[in-house]
Amino acid sequence: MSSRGDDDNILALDNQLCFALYAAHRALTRAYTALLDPLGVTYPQYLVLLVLWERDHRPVSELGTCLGLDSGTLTPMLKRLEDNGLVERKRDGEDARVVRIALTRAGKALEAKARDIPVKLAECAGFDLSKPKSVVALRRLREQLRTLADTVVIQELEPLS
Amino acid sequence: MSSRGDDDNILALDNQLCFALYAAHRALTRAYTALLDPLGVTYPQYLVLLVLWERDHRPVSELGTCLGLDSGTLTPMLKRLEDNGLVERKRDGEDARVVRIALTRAGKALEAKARDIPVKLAECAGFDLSKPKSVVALRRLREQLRTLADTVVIQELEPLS
DNA sequence: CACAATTGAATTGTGCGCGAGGTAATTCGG
DNA sequence: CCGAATTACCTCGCGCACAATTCAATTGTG
Repeated sequence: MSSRGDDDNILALDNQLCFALYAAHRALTRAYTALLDPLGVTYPQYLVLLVLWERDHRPVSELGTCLGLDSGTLTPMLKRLEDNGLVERKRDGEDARVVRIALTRAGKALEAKARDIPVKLAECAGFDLSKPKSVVALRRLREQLRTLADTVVIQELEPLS
Repeated sequence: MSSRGDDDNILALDNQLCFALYAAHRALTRAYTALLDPLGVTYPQYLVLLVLWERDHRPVSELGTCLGLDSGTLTPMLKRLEDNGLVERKRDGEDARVVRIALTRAGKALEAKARDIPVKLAECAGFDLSKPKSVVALRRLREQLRTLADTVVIQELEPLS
């Protein structure tokens, strides 16, 4: 628009992409918090539970690779989940270094209560899942974000250029 | 693909969108950290500086509305920026409740060093800014994220339905 | 003017993310 | 079989985010 030059435009453009991602992430986290509060779990804890609901009794390391989190984040988080009675932490018999995370009865029961959260969230985010067009848009956005994350990570691993 | 039903698909789909956003945000933050580390600032601090570089001498409240952060986040962050000699915090003469944030000489000088960060980041994220198609894709993604964030916020403000 | 309501920051407490360092268990090379 | 390297996890410290509370300054009202 203005004649202030491309420098400012590009700067602003990039800033807005990164800030948009940052803001969108926080907005969605807040939305999840509202839905998850009644269940007594946080959004990151919910992500852990999603993994466990699919495949129970996983080592900490596997949760880490699934979620992209290290033990410095997971260990205290899993302890909080244990304190709240949702998971159990047990040393593996085969390899005593490994700590396996298992859902308790309460942890398993929570899955039913969480079942409608994704749909509510999608609605809250403005996607009408009954419209194929909306589903496609959602999928497209997800793919772009995945590509973005992967690309950035790959670039980081090659600091040569 | 499988016949496990739409419940699982929808659940997984939504999970993947939100998780994709979560993962992309962390990936981009890591990328910024790598670029900002030499300048001695964090990504949220960089966002504050971006605002100040555009409009110096702003009240804390204005930084808050620009970035969507409250004083609980900003106050300690601004103190760290002050400790690092990049900004000054001064009570407003007109209204003693207001604390205005001003760039120091060092804070202003940092703008030059930060000037090429957005372009580097865009490259790192896989966007070739010399290609109009890539610029359009970047703008589109940004708009989608902005819409997403805005929509979620609006939904939160109307918990009636 | 007095006083209630509002506003702008600061403070407190919780929970991530993540880098760095430490420890115990396991594996590997000789 | 023994010592070195590796692995899996834990611990610690820092810096956000954010809700909730507090406090001082200002504004509005009778």
